[in-house]
Amino acid sequence: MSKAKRLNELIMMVNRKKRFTVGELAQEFGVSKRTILRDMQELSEMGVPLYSEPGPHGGYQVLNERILPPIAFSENEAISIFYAIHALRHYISLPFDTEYESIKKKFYLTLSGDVRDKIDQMKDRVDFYAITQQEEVPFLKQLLEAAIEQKVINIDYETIEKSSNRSIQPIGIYAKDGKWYCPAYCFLRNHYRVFRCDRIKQVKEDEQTPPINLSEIHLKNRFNLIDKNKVTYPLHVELTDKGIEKFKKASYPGVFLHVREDGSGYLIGEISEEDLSFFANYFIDYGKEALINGPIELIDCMKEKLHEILKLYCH
Amino acid sequence: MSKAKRLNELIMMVNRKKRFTVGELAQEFGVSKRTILRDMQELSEMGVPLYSEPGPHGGYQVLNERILPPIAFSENEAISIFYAIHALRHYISLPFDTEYESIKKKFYLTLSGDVRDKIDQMKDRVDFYAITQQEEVPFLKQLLEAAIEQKVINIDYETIEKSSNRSIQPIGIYAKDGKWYCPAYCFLRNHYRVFRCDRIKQVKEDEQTPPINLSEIHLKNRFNLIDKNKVTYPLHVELTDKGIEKFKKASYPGVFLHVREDGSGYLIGEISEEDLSFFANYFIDYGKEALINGPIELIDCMKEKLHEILKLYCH
DNA sequence: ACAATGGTGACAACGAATGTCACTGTTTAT
DNA sequence: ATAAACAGTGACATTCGTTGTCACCATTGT
Repeated sequence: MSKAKRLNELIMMVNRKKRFTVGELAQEFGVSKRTILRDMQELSEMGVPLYSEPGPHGGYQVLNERILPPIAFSENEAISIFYAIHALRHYISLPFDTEYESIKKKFYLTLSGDVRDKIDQMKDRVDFYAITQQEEVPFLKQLLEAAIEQKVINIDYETIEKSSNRSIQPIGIYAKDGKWYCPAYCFLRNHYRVFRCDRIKQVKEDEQTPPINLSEIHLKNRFNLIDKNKVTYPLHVELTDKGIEKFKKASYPGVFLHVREDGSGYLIGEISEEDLSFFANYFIDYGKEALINGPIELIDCMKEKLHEILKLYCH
Repeated sequence: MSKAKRLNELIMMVNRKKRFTVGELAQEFGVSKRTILRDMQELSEMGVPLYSEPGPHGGYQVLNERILPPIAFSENEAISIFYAIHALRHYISLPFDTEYESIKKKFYLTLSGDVRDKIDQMKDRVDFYAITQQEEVPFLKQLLEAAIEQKVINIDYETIEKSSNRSIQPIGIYAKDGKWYCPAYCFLRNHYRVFRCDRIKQVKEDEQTPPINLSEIHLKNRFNLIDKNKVTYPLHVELTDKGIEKFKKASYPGVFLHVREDGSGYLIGEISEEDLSFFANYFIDYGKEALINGPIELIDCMKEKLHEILKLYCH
């Protein structure tokens, strides 16, 4: 095995083991201890954060920030990655440590001049409009960590009306419409709730409350659970062809679209009592493109809203 | 200079030059031609797409798909990139060639077992909700290319009502609300227009129409230009505190928010005649949180829409 | 035909990588 | 205190990979 290959495999081996002795590696790779020692020195110079201690129970250790064996990309791949990162620039806060700018620089530096030009030109020619985030959200990383490790955390939560302190067990985090949200099990209400991350003002570990088993629940299937024990109404809405297109832009869990052959269609689904107001606003936006057949509660809610607005302009 | 270093520099040199002879490189690197020849063979094996021809005016060439010198990332960086790519998965169509899946695999393979687990767990715990794209958009790449190289292209454009054929010169492309759009100068209307990319059914190069000079116009500053020569109305809308928060989620060019000390605020701006209908719908959605003071045309448009909907439910 | 280019094989010379060995130094268990 | 387990260094011979030289072939354009 060539030296270069051995070094690459050493990086991986070392990352996997985290703790090892020179003798071990020498045997595994079939080389002398002296060689491994020399390799360790090279890895250190390459940036792998190695640490060693003599004595029995001593040996080598890798510290947190591991370095991966180098990966070769094609130019197209580099451009694609560059733009994937570029597309995230509207997010001020992300749940990762890394400065994306530094990654972009890494790519930028290895690209040849003409490709840099290409990227520079593309910069102002492609965009992914997302809603721009207004403020920094400080606890994303902790929330994500708690979701992954299924820990219970204690948060200070501040809405416009009031502040509260509660223990929650996060299911995950997601970004939508320029805001980060955190669905979680709330030990104060003993139910699932969605929290707005920017309203979380402090995060502490809660070691007293034992976590409940949510390992099978994640962002994709959480709706099945949350919707239990709620009053729901059967929804039936007729849509024109334009209405269908509008619906396709934003779908909702529990609401399903059926398209007829003539181009029209209808929505069937279940909506909960607390969502009535939301759906009323939502279908007002459709104008003539949607006709609600039921529930009557939704129609009433909508009429009320319409009259309310009209009153504003008819003095 | 060590062999490894020379190979890396060769990759870059070769990408920069695109065309070169063995003798040239031998001189530049101060090694024999034989060595360079052996290096070229190695580069080929590494995946650099080299092509050579004997004879005068012959020499080496690099083909399109260039390979970059390997880059070493830290584990955190790899995770961050992995998720930047993951965040784009809602887009079925992207203007890049590369299969993002294959890049993800590249990273995934170099990561050690425990980090893979971490990523697997994160997969269902972080999400960037964007509106899911419904259909494939076939011409994104051509449109972007035309925007970068400022070429005039001829398109078949199909709206719901009618089909047309026209020549346009794209300014760029952007994704918004799950659709791709292409602002461009339209030679049929002799003005700037925004086209929906999924309605573009064919793209051909138009070599007869000479391109106009749009090099200084791109996605960020195009509004200055497009709004010229249009009938506009001065907009004035009062907002409650909730209204302000709603507006922050989506801002519009030409509409500016002012916040008062007491928490209320107002919008000032210019809106064009053709956008009246859009803004009417938009402010209906605000309900009581917005009060339009002007223009009167917008209020009328809004009233009309409201009555229209109410009529649907009052038989 | 000749010059300019890539391409191959053989071999000697050089230099990098490796193994061996002798030695140093630290920590821990007995 | 001693021994065992570990890292670490320097010197040297050995091995293996890299390089340069040279001879020679193949292709192409002038």
